[in-house]
Amino acid sequence: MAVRLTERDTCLLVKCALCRWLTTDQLQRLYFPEATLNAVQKRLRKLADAGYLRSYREHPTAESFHAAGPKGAPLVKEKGVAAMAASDVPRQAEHLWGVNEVRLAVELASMPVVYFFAYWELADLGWRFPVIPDTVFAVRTPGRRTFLGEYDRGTETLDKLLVKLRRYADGLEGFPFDAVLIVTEESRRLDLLAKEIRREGLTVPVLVSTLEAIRQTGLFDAEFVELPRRTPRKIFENNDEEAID
DNA sequence: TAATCAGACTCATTACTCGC
DNA sequence: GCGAGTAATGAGTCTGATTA
Repeated sequence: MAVRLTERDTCLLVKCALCRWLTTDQLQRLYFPEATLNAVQKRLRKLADAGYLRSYREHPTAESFHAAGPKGAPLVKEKGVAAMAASDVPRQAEHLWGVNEVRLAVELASMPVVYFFAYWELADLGWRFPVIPDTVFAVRTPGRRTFLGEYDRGTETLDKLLVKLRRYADGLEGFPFDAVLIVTEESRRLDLLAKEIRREGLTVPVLVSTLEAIRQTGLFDAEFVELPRRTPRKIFENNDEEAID
């Protein structure tokens, strides 16, 4: 059966191309906030059957991931977006999911987004620094605030994260930023991180929160912990620095 | 048992055709 | 050009199948 593409379908395909893989739940929050999960699944199934989407499930009770399909890519191109080549199955699915969760948290917040890029987009944008953050984004508050984002599943060694933080502390020449935001799946790493940051004397502002906290209250209302002092604060609280414009 | 998806069914909306 | 009728499709609910 032919599918009549709606404006929402096109936006959805563009977003899938940008994000590589998005889950049914993520697409529901973005494009079907009023619809039931069943209705969302049905629409996505239809788009997949018609070749506009590609869907992948790890096992029958797992949530589906969706990427732009063969018929979706040309439509995405028409919109001026370079279609990101998604692999046959989502690689590092949990990490990809987490990075896209941060993207949704930023984009669904009420604050105007200047830009948001995930690590897979940065190379094409001429990112020239030896360290590649999971996300880079800027919002207008009304001054521009720029953040580097790391999604920490706790599966990577602390050393790897610290290497990145050291590089951020050294500064990215010509790319000033306000803080490094670390979003973790669990808060257990806080103690270790705080200890290491204090031991190394890193001066880069580091704010840590959990994915659950962000999903509950939204990114900019969520409680973060500023390391190494472990001071609780929201992103735009207690920030004495002038916004970069 | 719980989570997810597929299929059947129904209703609403939109696009198209045709007669006036 | 306009309105009525019809077909196609979107969107919703409900139920069942599947499997970790």
